[in-house]
Amino acid sequence: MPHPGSSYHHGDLRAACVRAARELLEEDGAAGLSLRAVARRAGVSPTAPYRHFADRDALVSAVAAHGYRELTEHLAAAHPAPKSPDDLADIAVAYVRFALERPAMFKVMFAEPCDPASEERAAAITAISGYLHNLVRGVFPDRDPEPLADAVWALAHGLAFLHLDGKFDTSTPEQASGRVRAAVRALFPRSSTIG
Amino acid sequence: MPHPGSSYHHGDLRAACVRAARELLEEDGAAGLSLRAVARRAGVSPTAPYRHFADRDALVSAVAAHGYRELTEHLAAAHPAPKSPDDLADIAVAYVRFALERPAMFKVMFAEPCDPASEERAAAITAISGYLHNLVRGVFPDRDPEPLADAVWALAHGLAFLHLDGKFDTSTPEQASGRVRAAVRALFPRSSTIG
DNA sequence: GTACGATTGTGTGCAGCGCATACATCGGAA
DNA sequence: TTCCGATGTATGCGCTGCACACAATCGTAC
Repeated sequence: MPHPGSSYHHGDLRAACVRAARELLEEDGAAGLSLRAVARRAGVSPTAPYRHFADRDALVSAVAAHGYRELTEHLAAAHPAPKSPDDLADIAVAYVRFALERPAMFKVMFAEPCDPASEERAAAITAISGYLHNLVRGVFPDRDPEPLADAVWALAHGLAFLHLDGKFDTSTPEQASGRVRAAVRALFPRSSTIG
Repeated sequence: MPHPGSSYHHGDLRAACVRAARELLEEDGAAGLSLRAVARRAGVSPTAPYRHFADRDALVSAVAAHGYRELTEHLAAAHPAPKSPDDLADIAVAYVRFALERPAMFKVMFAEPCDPASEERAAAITAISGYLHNLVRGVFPDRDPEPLADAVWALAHGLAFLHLDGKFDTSTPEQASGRVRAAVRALFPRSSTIG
């Protein structure tokens, strides 16, 4: 590996590209995330990133993988040990807030055409899926976790996307959170195990 | 309005653009949906569509509006008069299949940055939202339809998106449908009103 | 040490894109 | 019949992804 002191070789261009990409994503949205802009921000030639990313999709996948890991941490932080259906609502709210606070990142994670061969990305998705399975097992220990985990993820995900796209007309994040909570509670009443 | 016989004036370029856009969407995915490609297919100059669409987003919104209407019809056709929670599963399956059969269109409808000022689009969304409210009122007549409609839409939408993005590893549409049905049944057991 | 090959950077070029601007053509109303 | 607004064309700019050839540097085998 080239040492960082050199001026010709960057040192860790790959990480610098991902960092630059995340900044651009926040500033200009998904449309601003171009390989050339990333190269400019990293201070290298327009085609240098191609040494580390096969194409734009590969860069996007790397950024998305970061996003998946952060989402998993964000959810885990929202509720350390969820036990009741009501705790599920907290986590769904956290999911939607994550999306609303980083709309561009969230869309990149879930809406951009993605390189299916990205191992980093696949691993991050496996991680989030595993988190949800554990979550469901903790809340509904005596039920089949498989379909419930699907349903929980889909519910939170759908709420996030529909809010993000303005399909629900909520103006403030608090309004959105309230509506999310109500929707989740409609399907997960706090008193029952639904089955 | 210029009559169709003319060679200079197209006659109905706007409709021709939308039609061409839908074809391109099916053939090449969202990336192939460019104003220039649409113009080529319609047989006009590259900038002619700008007389009918302010920018690319406006064209996309017009295409998406068609998609919303078709989705509403598709759902209504899946089950004429849903009464039981199990019928809900049929409609969720129809929702997901719609997405899986027209992935590019579905992504355009829900994932592309959209012109929020498109009235055509807003009206189509209001229609689908109204359909879901009626649906929920029919199945759960004695419950508050508002949060339930949110939840039902979000559940179906989340399942559609997660399947579309390959977050669930299902290979065949039948497999996907089965998994969707199981997830919906986990939240809407057929015997109860959940509340 | 030094020669050398792999790695990682640069420079150039091409086609395609969205879009702004100026100009051409046509239909219909006055 | 005249003229104006609507709708088409032509041209050009800056941006993009990406392919290709070339340059610099690093690690290593000798």
